[in-house]
Amino acid sequence: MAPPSGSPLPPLSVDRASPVPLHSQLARQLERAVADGTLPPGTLLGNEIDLAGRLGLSRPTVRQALRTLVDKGLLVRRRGVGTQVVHSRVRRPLELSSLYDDLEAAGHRPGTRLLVDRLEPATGPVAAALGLPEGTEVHYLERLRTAHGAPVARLRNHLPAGLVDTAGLESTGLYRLLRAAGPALHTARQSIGARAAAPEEAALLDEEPGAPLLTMERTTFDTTGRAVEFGSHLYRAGRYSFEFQLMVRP
Amino acid sequence: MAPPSGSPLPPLSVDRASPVPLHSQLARQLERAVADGTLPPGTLLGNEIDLAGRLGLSRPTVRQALRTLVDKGLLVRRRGVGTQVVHSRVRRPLELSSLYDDLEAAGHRPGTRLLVDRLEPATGPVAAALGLPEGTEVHYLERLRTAHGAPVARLRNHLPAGLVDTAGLESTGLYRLLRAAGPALHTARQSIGARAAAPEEAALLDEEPGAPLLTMERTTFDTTGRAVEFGSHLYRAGRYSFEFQLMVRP
DNA sequence: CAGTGGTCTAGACCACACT
DNA sequence: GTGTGGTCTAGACCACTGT
Repeated sequence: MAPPSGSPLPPLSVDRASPVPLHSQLARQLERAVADGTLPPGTLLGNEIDLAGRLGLSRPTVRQALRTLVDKGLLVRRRGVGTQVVHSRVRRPLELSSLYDDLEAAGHRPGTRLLVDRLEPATGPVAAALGLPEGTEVHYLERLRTAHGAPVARLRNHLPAGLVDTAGLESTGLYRLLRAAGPALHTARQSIGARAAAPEEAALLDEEPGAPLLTMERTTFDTTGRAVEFGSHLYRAGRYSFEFQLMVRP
Repeated sequence: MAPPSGSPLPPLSVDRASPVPLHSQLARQLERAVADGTLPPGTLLGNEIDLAGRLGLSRPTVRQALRTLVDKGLLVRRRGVGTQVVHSRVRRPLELSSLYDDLEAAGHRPGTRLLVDRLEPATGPVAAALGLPEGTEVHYLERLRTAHGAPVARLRNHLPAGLVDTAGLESTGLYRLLRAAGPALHTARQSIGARAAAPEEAALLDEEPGAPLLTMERTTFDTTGRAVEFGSHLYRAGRYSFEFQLMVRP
């Protein structure tokens, strides 16, 4: 008896002339097929040998493609069973995103008011976060982020001087500038908490004093281990929450 | 001129008789060496061919070990340069943990008061989160978590009936029970926000009404895509914050 | 230029799941 | 037993980095 599946795969193909690695081509095609429903949740992919043969690839190459998708949480592999598309809906597993991009993706109309943009000496906590000697000149940014014109968050950032050009900052996110500026971002350490709004904070964010606010502190590092950004942000609790998905690594 | 490094590796060795895969043995040894400082940040590992030869392994096997460590954020590889230990301190990248384990690891003395433990019909939001028909009997837990005797959080959980045995729940975390109960956890979808404390909530948590509280909602799925837990939790803002590190996936 | 990781191949045997 | 993924090998060539 034929198993319920094994061949209903989308038309996969690889282009050996392309500069894109073969395993990467395969991974992207499968990822797209999962995303657009061509491969519904639970679909059993054909076994690796068949897949390799059908595409004219070797098994290790196919395995590399599958491994990256398993790591992304899109596929599940079980010995003796096969490789299936994961049942639960998969969203982005928690990326280092800027609030600006988040709002834009959610269909809100993000805006930015640049409140402060200057160099100043790093105080204790900032110097510690950035790993610089206290008193070093750092770039300080303070912004008010809005959506549909209403305030959403107050963003405070300290960066090593000269790292980014703040020209386009009113119409994009800081992270986009950082990625463009050069350093390969590697990790970020975040802390999310809550506290009551101080009077000036309340006024700026259009809340009552004492209203609950979400706080987020984040230090971002590049691959060489240097801190490229320290942020200390304040979000209106009713207008924003952190949503993310996390994967269980075995 | 000899480059600054290449051989100062800890005494690596693999045991071919062990049931533990070779790549996994190597990865663990390197991980431990990074963790305990034997391989300080920035250390340049010898090239893959040497490493393979020294251990009597093939290059793909060594590469598999290195890849898992790169994925974990411990190593950085650059073509033409080599493989280095990442400079910045690496912590756990955000795991699916129970508050109980977090508190215990932080040296606090976690305690639990089981407030509610019963079966009840799933209401709308709970049914939706768990993917069950409305009205299905589900297991409902309500707990007060303390540290050093002071309240830290109120935890509300809904689970499919019969999934866990709540016997040991006063002295351990729900996640430990879930992992032990069988289902292979796969992903969790979380949302972190803030709001003001309602009067009963304030009383339970030893706060003033209106005090800011952190909220966290989480639905956890197993590899088959079934929801195994829906939690709706409340944390005292002054006593708890979410700390985690996230990696930038290329 | 030399050295590095990145990619790819064509096999092999083993461990586990399901029938 | 049969079929699956898991592991492992011994090569090969390419692309990028830094001198």
